[in-house]
Amino acid sequence: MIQYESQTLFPPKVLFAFFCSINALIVPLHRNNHSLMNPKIRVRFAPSPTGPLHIGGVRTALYNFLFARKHGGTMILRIEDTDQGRFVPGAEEYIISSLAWCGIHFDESISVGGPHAPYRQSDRKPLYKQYSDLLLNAGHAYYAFDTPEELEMLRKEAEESKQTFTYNAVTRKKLRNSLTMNPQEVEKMIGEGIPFVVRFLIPENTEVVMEDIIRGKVVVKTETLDDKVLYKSDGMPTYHLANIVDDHLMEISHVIRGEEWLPSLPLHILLYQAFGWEAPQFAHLPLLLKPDGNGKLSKRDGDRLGFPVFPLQWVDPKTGETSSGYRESGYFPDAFVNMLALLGWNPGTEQELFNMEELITAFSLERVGKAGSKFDPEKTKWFNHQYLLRKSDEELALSLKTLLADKGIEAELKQLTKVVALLKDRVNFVHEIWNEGQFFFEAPLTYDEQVIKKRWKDDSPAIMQSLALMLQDVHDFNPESIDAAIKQWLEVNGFGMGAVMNALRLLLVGAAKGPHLADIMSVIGKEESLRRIKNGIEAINNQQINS
RNA sequence: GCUCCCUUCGUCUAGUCAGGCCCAGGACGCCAGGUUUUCAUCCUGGUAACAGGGGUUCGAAUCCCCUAGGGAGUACCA
Repeated sequence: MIQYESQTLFPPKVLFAFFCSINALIVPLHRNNHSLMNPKIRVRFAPSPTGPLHIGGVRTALYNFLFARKHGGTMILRIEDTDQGRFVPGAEEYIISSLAWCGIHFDESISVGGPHAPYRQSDRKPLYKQYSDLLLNAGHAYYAFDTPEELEMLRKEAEESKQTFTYNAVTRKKLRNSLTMNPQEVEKMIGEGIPFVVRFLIPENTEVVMEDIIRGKVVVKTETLDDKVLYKSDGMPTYHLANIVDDHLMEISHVIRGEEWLPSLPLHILLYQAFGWEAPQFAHLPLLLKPDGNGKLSKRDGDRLGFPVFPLQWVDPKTGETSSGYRESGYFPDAFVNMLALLGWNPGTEQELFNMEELITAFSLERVGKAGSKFDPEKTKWFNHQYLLRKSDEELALSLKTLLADKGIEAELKQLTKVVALLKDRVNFVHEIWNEGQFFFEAPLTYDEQVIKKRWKDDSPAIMQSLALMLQDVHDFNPESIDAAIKQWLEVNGFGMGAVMNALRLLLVGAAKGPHLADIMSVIGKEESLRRIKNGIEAINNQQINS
């Protein structure tokens, strides 16, 4: 058996834990100050610009970011666009602006540059051939001339006999490659420009022993692996080659990526071995699962269950189809990030609300779970509610003002601040303040039939008129004075609180909802309150005649 | 099919590495009660889980084995 992992006495997990404990000793002295750079910790988020980044990808980026900041390391964005056929215009910009909205920033990237530029793999194209040649010359890789059609046929044939075709030790000897052909022939074909790919030669009869920070030791026999294409016939590397070369060149210390990459880990470890490079440490994150049933969360689930799957709204450039985003749906970025952080990771305490700084302090890969997490849209709303509650009335009033302006409603910021204060604890989103408190801005157009039936009695018109008369004399129209005046008036006239107030609410709001009535009247003012009482009595009368 | 990974309330999870403090704790949701002029908030309470089976042990959610279920991968995609 060959040990493919590093030859140290301590497994990576032990070394890692040791390292973290040292850092834990140093970091508190420099709290909230990430100038204590640890140049050894370098992580990257490496998306492929094939479309919008979904929340699983955002979480991966977030964990990379938290890990880097926690250890004073470097966060890198690398665009993996080695598949020219899958390029989607706008996807790159989408990824960057989405992460920026979340507060995830990069130290090195296609936009800010860095010592290892370029950070877009298509811009690094010339680089990869030499590494492919290195492997070729060392006998770790070989040329293969089988066409995609030929391979497709082989796969179909295998499928018919309920088997799977694999390009490996048993099949490669019968296929068209530099292992089965003589060197002159190979040279001639390449010289003539016959398309070829470069495949990795998987070593036979050994085991690859890997250490994952989250999963521990994983062992795979090389017989189960296949000779993956490293270099494509279009002159581009595949993900596997480009990824290893760039991670090495960019001195990546920790690869934190989704679990879907775990099956490729043996290949990657083998590649590091073949190059004679030290491999980074790996952490494979559990997947985000659909809220109902099983399986990886996908765009379709969002459409089906009515929640966003993307951080920002995305319009498909080809189909024009629009996918909703968290930002456009009214979520706060910090609430969104907080929710995402807790999906698969937990601090081990009962704290649930974390700002970015707190996340950075609390985060550790050791506390990332192994099992996939079903995404819960309901809890996401709860997080937003918590953040909304903690924001100032002024800040919320400002966003409400913009929102109302879109509806053509002009309102004073001072007024909106009062409305927000009265309504914020009953909504999850700023835009819900409109649904909950439309009556602050417009007199009711209709009056709830159910409420009329229950609360509007024969003597209600007379009582309301008398109440309006009394209200006329309340000069300082603040909630306290209004309450005091009504209370006294009720006592003098011997009216019941419930009967009067419910009828009054019907006139002012049009329905059985909303905050304390004195608060509402104070906000809309005496004039408007009296107008609504007067008009309401008439309107309800008409409504009853018509029905 | 094959390879690898995973499995505690409906959901997110604590507890698992270092077995007893766990007839399993918190949160979301749901249900009930209370507060209230309405609705909502809020408060109080409740609901509900160690996938199954075998071991090891005085003692197992925790260690070992098996079974079942789920997921991912299986491309000249990433």
